[in-house]
Amino acid sequence: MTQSLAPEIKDCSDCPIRHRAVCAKCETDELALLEDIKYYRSFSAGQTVMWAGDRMEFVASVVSGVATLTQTMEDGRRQMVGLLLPSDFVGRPQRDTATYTVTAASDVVMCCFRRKPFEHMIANTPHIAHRLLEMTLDELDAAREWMLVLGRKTAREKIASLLSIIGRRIADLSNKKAGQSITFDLMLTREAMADYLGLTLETVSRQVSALKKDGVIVLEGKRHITVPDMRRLMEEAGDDSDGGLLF
Amino acid sequence: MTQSLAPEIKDCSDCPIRHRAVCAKCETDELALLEDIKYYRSFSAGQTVMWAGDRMEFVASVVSGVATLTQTMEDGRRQMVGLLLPSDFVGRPQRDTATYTVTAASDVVMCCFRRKPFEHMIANTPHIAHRLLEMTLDELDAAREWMLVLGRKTAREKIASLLSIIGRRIADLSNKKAGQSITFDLMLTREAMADYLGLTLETVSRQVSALKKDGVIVLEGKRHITVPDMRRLMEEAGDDSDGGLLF
DNA sequence: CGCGGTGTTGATCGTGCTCAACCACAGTGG
DNA sequence: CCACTGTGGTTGAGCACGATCAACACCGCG
Repeated sequence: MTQSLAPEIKDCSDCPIRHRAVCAKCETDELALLEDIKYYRSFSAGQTVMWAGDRMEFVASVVSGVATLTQTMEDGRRQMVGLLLPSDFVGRPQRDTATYTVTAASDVVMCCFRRKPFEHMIANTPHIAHRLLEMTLDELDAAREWMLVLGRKTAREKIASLLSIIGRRIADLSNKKAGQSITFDLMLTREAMADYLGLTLETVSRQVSALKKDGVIVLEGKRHITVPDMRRLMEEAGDDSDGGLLF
Repeated sequence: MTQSLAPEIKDCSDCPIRHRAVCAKCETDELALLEDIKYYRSFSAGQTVMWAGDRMEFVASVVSGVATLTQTMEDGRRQMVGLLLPSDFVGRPQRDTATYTVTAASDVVMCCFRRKPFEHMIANTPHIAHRLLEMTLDELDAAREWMLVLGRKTAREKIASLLSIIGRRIADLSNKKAGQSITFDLMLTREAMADYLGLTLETVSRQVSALKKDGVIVLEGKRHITVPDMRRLMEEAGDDSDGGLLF
């Protein structure tokens, strides 16, 4: 498990995820305590951050980049069970071996906390415990949303769902919650998308092409995607919840 | 939303789920506070406890029976996203409309807490907040486990997975963690099983029959199931994690 | 240049869906 | 008492969606 120190050590006060991560609700004195047990680590694209079954020495926040949680069966079938974007939390307090394999999908920087001291802080710092509960409940909702995608949607709807979810998260990370058109770089390979969606990579490729042909998305290169009309994409995803707050 | 009072009001001290529910870690004085905001409600099989989008007046613990969380698309496709057994928690604090529809799969008794006071207690009672975090993390793990089932397993493996999960939970609710054979009543219709597994009810019926024909399970009637060899069932489920602690 | 990683496209196959008939069983009312 | 009805479950025949197997395109890199 090769690793390297982050190129530039950052201070909490100018941390890009300061207001969305586990530490979001912390006061300055609580942040000071966190600073003592934290350290940054970078991982390059493709690198495994942690293997399922490994002893878990730290928990962490994703500072930049994208990481994935995956589960693998003996015969090699793989299912992604989590997509970790900046501010997301990695690892489970109170457990000392990792349940899932964590992989860097792009170059990733993580803000790691030594596990034992962090667990101690959870017990003594309600601001952290509450924020973690909030984030875990959000992840549970996301996982349940994903169960509908995996269990009941067609291949085309699955692709549209993935693009719509990523598009939405990217959009409100960059506070671009304006209505219409959104552009972003998909930071997943076709294979990773397939693992996320319970499809084969061939099917992913075909359906992405189909959505492009039908004008639902515009591709430049393989990964750079523009969604001209988010509403249209969400219809394709089967999420006709027009009542949705964003878009 | 018809309702009836539970036939016999119980006291926390002789509550069957006392040691596993949200209140598991509470001291006697904290329990006393909970008693003030709690009330029991019963629901009969098939009854809807709460509709997605409804205002959520309470959160609750399942005391007895089985309830389900489901999500439905406009065209009627349905996916179960949670199976709630005794001691499981229902509802999300800090949110005032329900995200999922909750249905009683069998006759159910719930211990309900008025939402506002309960939220207040979470903020002031670390024992409750921590237990809730723990339970939410467990549910998240279960949801992720289920994502593998939905995304990558065959119909036969899906059925075997469901039976093995229910079998395991029933077994350790009743402290029957003995090795070999397990018997239980499946409290789900074929349709509910299909909704859980992302299958059609016809496929469920066929695969259950197949598992019976192959001697993996023994059926008496439609719902009463005996698993002669749990290990065998788990192999069929593709969960060859022989290292499993139970069985 | 060849090579590996990533992605596209085509042909064929098979699992699980669809549509449909039928069965078992429990109420219910004439 | 038995016909009638509704609910839950089983079984069969045919089909379609996505998997599988395979060939090839593209691109950066040694």
